[in-house]
Amino acid sequence: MENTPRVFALVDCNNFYVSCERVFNPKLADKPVVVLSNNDGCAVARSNEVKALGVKMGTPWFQMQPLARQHGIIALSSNYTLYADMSQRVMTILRDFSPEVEVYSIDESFLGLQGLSRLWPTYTDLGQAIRHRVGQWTGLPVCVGIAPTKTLAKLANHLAKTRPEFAGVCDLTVLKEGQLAGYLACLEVGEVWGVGRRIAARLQALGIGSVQALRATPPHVIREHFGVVMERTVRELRGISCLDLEEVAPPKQQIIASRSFGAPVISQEELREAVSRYMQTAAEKLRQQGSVCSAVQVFIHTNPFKTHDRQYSTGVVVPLTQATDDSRRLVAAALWGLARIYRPGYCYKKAGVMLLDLAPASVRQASLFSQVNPRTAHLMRVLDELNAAHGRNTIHLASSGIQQRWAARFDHRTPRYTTRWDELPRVHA
DNA sequence: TCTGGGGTCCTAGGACCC
DNA sequence: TCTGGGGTCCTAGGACCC
Repeated sequence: MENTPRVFALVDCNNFYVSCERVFNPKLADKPVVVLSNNDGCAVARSNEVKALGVKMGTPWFQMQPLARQHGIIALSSNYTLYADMSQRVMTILRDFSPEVEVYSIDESFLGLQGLSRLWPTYTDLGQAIRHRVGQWTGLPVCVGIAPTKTLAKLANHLAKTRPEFAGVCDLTVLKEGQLAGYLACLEVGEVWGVGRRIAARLQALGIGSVQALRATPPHVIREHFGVVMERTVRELRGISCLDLEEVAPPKQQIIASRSFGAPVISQEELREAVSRYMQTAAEKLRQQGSVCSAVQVFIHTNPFKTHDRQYSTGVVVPLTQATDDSRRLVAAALWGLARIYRPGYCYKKAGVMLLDLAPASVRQASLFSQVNPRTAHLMRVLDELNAAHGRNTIHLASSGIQQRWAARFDHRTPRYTTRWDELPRVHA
C-alpha cells in the first residue's frame, strides 16, 4: 500500500439523537421532532421536518413555542444512555468493514478505505453496503462521504446528505475535476470543516464565498491571513492529505464536569452538593483513562441571560500536593476552592469542575515521594464497578447530598430501552 | 418561568527576570 | 527632560468542533 493514495470515508448518522428515538418509537417517523439539551434548554438534534421549518441548532425550546404549537413539534429530553449505546452498536458494525476506524464523535467515524477496493466493485458499493447493514442491524440511517482527504470526505458526506442523486453515498474520487469544482462552487465556505462563523465572514470579506473559491486560493495567501491551521485546510481541499486517522484516542488533557441547575441555587451548602457530585463524575472519568491529576479548578456563575440580575462569574485553581485519582481528595480540594470563591447574595445558575495537569497513573506510581495506598485504589475500583453495574451515582460520597434539588430537569425523557431491564421496549400483540 | 456540555488548539498580553 | 529590551511562563479568551 506504499504508493496507494489515501482514501477516507466519513460515515455520519443522520439526525442521530432523533433517529435513535425513532428506532424505538415509530410513531415519531415523518413527524417534526427535536431532542433538547440538559434542563430541556436548547434543540441539539432536529429531524428534517424541523430543519425545514428553519429551526437552527441550539435554539432555546421556549423560543420555538409558537412554531411548536403551530406545527406540532414533538420535544424529547436527551437520553444520553440510549444514544451512547446505539453509537457503540454502529461503530462495531463499521469495524467489520475496515480495519482502520477513527471514532470521531458519538455519531460519526472516519474509515481508511485504501486497499479495500479489491473487495468491492467500487467504493460506492462499499458505502451502500455500510448503509444497508447499519440500517438493518440498528434501524439508524447513515450517509457516507468518500474522498482522498478527511476534509473532502466531510464535504462528500454533506453532499451525500443533501443531494438526492447520490442516494446517501458520495465518492469524490471518481469525479472529474470539472464536476468536483462544480459541486464545490455550490457550497458555502462555512460548510468546510474548520471554517466557523467568524472565519467564514472574514473569508467573505476577502471575496472568498464558495468552497471552490477557497480551494482556488493559494495556500500561502490563506496562511498570511489565517495561520497554519487554515492553510492545512486549503491543502486538504486540494486533495493533499494532511490529517491522518487517529485510531487510538490520545488521553484527554483535561476533564470537565459542569451542569446548569434545574432550579436557582443561593446557598453554599447546595453549591457544595453540586460541586461534590460533578467532581465524582469527573474523577470516575479520570480513573477510566488511567490518569491522575495534580490541580483542580472550580467555577460558579450566575445566569448571564438574566441581564437585570447582579452577575458573578469566577473560578479558582487549586493545586494538589501530589497527583491523585482519589475521589475523596479531589472533592475535598474542589470544596476548599468553592469556599474561596463563594459569595452570598447571588442566584447561581451553573457550577463546574475541571481536572488539570493530567498524567498517566503509572508515572505517579514510580515516584518516590507519593506512595499509592493500595486500599484507596481498591476502594475506588469497587466504587466504579458498583456504579458501572447499577447506574451512575448509585454509590456516592455523602457530600453530594440526597435531595439534590438543584439537579437538572428532564421533563420529556424516553426510556433507556437498551441498557435497563425495567425499561425495555414492550411489544403489544 | 424557560437559553447545553465537553473538548482542542492558538494567540495576545501580563508578570517576571536578567 | 530623560524611563530598555528580550526571553519565558502563565492565563484568559477566542475560535473551532460535535
